[in-house]
Amino acid sequence: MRGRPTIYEDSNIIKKAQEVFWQKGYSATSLSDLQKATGAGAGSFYNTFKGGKKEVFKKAIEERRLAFDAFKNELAKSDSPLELIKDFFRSIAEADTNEHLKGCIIANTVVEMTYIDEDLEANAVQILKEVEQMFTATIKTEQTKGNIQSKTSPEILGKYLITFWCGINTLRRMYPDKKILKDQIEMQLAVIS
Amino acid sequence: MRGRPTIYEDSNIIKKAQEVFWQKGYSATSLSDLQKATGAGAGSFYNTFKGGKKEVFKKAIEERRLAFDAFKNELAKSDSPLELIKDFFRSIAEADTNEHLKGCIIANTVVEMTYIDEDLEANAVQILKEVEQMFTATIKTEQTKGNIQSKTSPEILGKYLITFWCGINTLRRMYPDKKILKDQIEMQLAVIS
DNA sequence: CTATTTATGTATCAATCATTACAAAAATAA
DNA sequence: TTATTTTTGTAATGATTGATACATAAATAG
Repeated sequence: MRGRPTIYEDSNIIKKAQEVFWQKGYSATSLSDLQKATGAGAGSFYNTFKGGKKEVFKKAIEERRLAFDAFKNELAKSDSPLELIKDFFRSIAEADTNEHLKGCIIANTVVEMTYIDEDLEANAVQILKEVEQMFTATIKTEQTKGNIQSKTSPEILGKYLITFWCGINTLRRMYPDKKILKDQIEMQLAVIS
Repeated sequence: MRGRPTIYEDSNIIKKAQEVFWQKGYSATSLSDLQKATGAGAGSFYNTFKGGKKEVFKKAIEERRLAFDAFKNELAKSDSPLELIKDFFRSIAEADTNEHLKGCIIANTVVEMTYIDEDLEANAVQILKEVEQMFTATIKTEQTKGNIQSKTSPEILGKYLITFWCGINTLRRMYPDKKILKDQIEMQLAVIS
């Protein structure tokens, strides 16, 4: 292959940019912020990502979708998928303060991008719906197996969990406190049993 | 009183500005947006609000706190305060699409302003905590009166309601749909009974 | 009337915004 | 070697940002 060698790998730029977007959101993150965080100058940046800021944001979001897909694969292999989901919620309490304050980049994006960017908004909403769908499907199966006593429909319980996910996205900023969050999570998970 | 008469009333500027902030958030709202929405030019704007954009945003938030205080007064006078709170949640489902997409300006601010403006962030968090406290106090009283069967502590149930409030702030953007939201709200309120 | 006061509208400010232009650097192919 | 290709760093772009300067308008006080 010809040409000057790349020193700023695409995946690395996205990773570094993701952290900034995650903390500051889309609008408040400037190109200057991204250049500082990634080390790449405007030349490299726009040479790599013709779509500029928005393309990098999309890729950062896409990276999160992959993490979700990985979890969904774990879930498919698991013989106690409900416990896996519950442990996923329980693990929130164990996060450090920065993670609490950052919250979920997808849920943040839904809140931020309404009336700002229809495209980014719809994409984030879609991802949350897929997570919800994963919850719903798991609950449906477990109900059939008799592993859940609740007679509430899996659709409503699935929405209950995604609502909880979005709710705790704010609660953990109000109380970035392990003990408080732990108790709260256990109480809410008890509804699915 | 001497001087040219005011044609852009403070309260009216704040009201118009609030709608823009509510839809677009703080960062994405420009002075140009505010001038278009309020009709006031830069002269009037900065003559009235020396603190500029941030001062107007603070006042817009403060206006919401007053709305909350009014509700709290209603609650104090009510002889079925728990029903009043539940009806408040139920009324969310009746809102129009624009209201769904706007969500709660306080919850939105908590999500947006983390790592952006410590001052605005802390202020919004404080308001949510006051709402939570109102939930908690009401639940405590109603539990003592025997109007709530649940033995879960009022602190946890109060946090459950504020978490629900923040969660539905996102859910209503995913599903700005009366029927879906209504079912979801009823299911979640059933926990407090 | 004149002086004073306050609000308004417009022009302008420096700073920052996202993006582009372009020459130099650094590799490979021939 | 030389030509070609790609990345990089820097300078510059025009647009927009939040905010200020200032002359004028429009009222009241004396």
